[in-house]
Amino acid sequence: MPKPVPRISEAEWEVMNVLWEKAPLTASEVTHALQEKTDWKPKTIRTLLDRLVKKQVVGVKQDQKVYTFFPLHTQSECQRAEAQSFLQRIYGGAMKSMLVQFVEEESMTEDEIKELRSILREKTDKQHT
Amino acid sequence: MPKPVPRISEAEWEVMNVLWEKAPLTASEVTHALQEKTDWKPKTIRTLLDRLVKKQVVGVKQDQKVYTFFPLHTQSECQRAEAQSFLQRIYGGAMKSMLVQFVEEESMTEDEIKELRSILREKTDKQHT
DNA sequence: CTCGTACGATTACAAATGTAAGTAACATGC
DNA sequence: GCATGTTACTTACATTTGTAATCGTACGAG
Repeated sequence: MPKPVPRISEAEWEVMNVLWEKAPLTASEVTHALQEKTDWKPKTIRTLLDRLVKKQVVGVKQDQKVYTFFPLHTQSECQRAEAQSFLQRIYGGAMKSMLVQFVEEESMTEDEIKELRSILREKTDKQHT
Repeated sequence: MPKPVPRISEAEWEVMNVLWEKAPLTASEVTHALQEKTDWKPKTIRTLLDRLVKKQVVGVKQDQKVYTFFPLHTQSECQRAEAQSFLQRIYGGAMKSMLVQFVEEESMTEDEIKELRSILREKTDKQHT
């Protein structure tokens, strides 16, 4: 069993998202990737990377002179951990409640709803195979 | 339009959850309700209540001698705000991705899946009425 | 009337988080 | 070889959060 994923803060999630997409990356590559979505200074991003390394969510290796960073946990793993605690706290643990709220509040288009249905349908179909 | 909901921390959410269920409550009633789920000291809970008041997520009124606390925002409103930011950060904004992950990873029983399907079905049915 | 209680108000204090700046060392272009 | 820029390493500092304790006061039990 991989050890439980450490907590990842909001800002850190942004960093992780770019690492999952394109790791391994140097600090400056991460910085460039984030410059589009945020207005964080390079130093700030560097701090976030260092913290992630200390938390052991991210690994480093020294290429030539420069460090490259890469995730030590899969995105799914981390998403699951967050989703778990989020659902617990906010919706009493029930994905159902969340979904109900989304459909009730018209915050999904009918197409989205159909898409979700088809996802669920595929799943149950598969289970009978 | 109600002003955007302030950020509610994890511990504060626990307090809000009891207030939404049974407000208005005095501090000691909240404490009793939480004593079952947490091992926070009464002083701690009081601090959380005070912070929620300062953030204007909770209101107070003075009954006789003692304060009673009650939510100033609906649970749905707050859930929506959290869900919004959560989905954005963790799943790139797509409820779909979250749902896919849940079904893929076998973390839902077939019954749960059926339940979700039926929720979605009701919704589209209703839209045609 | 007095003492303990229950509350409210104020204060505490460490860890996590957001958001960097300073400083040193190396590699590179002149 | 020297000035510059880039990177790493170290330090900073305010705010939020978790988790309370202390102090003052009024009220009810004796």
